[in-house]
Amino acid sequence: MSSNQSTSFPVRVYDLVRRVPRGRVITYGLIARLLGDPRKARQVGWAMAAAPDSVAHGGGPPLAAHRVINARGELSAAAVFGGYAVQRARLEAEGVMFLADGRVDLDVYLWLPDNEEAPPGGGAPASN
DNA sequence: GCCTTGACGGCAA
DNA sequence: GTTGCCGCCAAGG
Repeated sequence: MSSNQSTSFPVRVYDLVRRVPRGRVITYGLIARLLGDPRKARQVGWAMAAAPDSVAHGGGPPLAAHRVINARGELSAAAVFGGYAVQRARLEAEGVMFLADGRVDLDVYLWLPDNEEAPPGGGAPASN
């Protein structure tokens, strides 16, 4: 079911992002890689662009697009969530601590299919 | 049908 | 560590 090839690519992306718990982040390239096509990293971002924020692609739960960042740990473009501060505020609200560089420590907050649990030592109230 | 743009990634200078 | 360039795939003009 997870590897539903019949499902469209954008839908697979949403499904994967939906699995990311609060206080955790994921990269575009990682999503593409998990889908089996690491070269489609760009397409991942594109699929997210089609998702307003609360995805209405089937009546599922709202999509946490702000948890998706690039491989460098930097947030997305400035004109997406209304500004860098907006996306950062959302992540901070989930318990994500930012580095002095303004980036996210992927070594700590990067979500992986295996590490479904094991929340980072911080204070991220796991509730998703 | 061709060219440009784009929530990206990796490597080279 | 920073900046630049190329590659890749898809949509829009």
